[in-house]
Amino acid sequence: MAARTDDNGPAIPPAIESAWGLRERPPKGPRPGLTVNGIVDAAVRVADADGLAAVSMSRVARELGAATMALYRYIGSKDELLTLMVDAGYGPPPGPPPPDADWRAGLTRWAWAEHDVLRQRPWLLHVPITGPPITPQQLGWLEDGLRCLDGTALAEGEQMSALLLITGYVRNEATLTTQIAEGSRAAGIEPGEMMPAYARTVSRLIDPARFPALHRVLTSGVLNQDDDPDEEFTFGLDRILDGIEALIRRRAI
Amino acid sequence: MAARTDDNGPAIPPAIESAWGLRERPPKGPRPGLTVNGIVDAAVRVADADGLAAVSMSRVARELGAATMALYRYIGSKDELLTLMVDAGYGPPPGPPPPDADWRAGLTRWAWAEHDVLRQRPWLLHVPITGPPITPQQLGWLEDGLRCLDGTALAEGEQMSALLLITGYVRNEATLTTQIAEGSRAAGIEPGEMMPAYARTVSRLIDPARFPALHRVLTSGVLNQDDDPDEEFTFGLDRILDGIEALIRRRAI
DNA sequence: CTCTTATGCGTAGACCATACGCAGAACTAG
DNA sequence: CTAGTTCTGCGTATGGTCTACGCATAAGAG
Repeated sequence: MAARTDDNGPAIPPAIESAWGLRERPPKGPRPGLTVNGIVDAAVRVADADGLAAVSMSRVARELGAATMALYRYIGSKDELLTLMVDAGYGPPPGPPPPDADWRAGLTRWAWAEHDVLRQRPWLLHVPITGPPITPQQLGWLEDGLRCLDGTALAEGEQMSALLLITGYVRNEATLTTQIAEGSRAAGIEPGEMMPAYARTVSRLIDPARFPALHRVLTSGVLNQDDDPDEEFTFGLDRILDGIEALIRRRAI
Repeated sequence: MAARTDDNGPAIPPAIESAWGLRERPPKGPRPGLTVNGIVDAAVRVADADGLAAVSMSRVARELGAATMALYRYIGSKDELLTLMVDAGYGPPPGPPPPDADWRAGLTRWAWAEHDVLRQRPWLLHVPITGPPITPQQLGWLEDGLRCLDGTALAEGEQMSALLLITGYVRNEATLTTQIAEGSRAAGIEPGEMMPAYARTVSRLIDPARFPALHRVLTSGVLNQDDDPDEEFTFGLDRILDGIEALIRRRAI
């Protein structure tokens, strides 16, 4: 009954199968007191409240009024729980693009949707990703992204690469932004003071002769003014979309 | 003697100061038997050999023939050790761009240099990043990247954003590539069989009516043929550089 | 020689994930 | 109704983690 590889493909962890609704309850035995969904929801609640580091098996079990080891009847390992937490944490995909939107508007909406999720649940960024997406919502997000590029001249592989590019950017940007927020909270500094403090620290460490370009940036003061983070996000996103647009134009010829 | 905030700026952990060569040995007391560098090198050796998960304080101490707690005389916490490991793991920056290279050639070289480092030391991707770079080599990499954009029409903030964009892409791409490698090793599958197996699994899970775009990509077979990962990398990098180029052209007017 | 300081590190505490096994619940076959 | 089967809940225990604390000792200063 362990990880078995049947003809159709490699093994899928039981808890993931149950996320797809592929598992029916066996007829015998006592009625389960918990559900995979209930466990995942409790874990998400803990992460929302106290961060990913607070998510331990015992803490989740306490949240449910169950014993720690009871969870292992439903979930193979903590890693599996984390995978399902990501799926639940992302939530339902943003939906297909409106019919009148071109690919660029569609992908902008798609990117902002992920952006909003990551701003709401920064702990999603701390979950170590262990493989390509196989959970329902994750594949739903991918589906909605692919639909945006459906009519374009890009080949299938190029469409995947483009989405990977965008999602990578969104995650990267969110990581940096939340790091500033978390770092300032940890250091007891107001968020607006974080970048200036960082600039001062770096100024003190570097020798202007060995780091001329960095010194130039520091003295320019761009790090001191805190810009609107949404503008910052838009900037990078537009760069990437410009790059994809250039490719689409070339392919369309 | 705890984290102190003097006039110049916020506190820097002692071990980081010693990485900048800012700490001289106090005249009294027994001669230290270890060095920060020695500890960091040992930790890097462990990570190179057995991955980041194998890096525990006790394992590093064993590597040095010292007791676990001896390390804490040199390093404030494991997080600090990880920060220094990243610095050492990246190694010296690629150097300033050749004088005859334009910005695009320079940044391409810069991106490939990081790409090569991450391919060599995949564990760097698993270190949770906790803040902006303050270690010597990290700032050296930033410096070399900024020099590539020195003559362009971009403002300082835009130069930083552009580098962030590129480094984020490089890390993202390396993460995906190494995940395939690590995942296939963990599942006991040959690396070339990983993506086909993934495609088969997803095909089995999704309903073509609910996931038409995804189904279209799966049946197209792009996931089955394993392309040259270097080509894949070049593709995305060129998209980003195209986007930056579009901006530079607009600014230059 | 004494005082001061820093080092090496043993001990112990507070966590963590999880392997294992047993008591009992709920169903099926007879 | 009974016996057998199967699954759940979960207590116990193992081996791992980081690190706070305190003590003996080494080395230089005066």
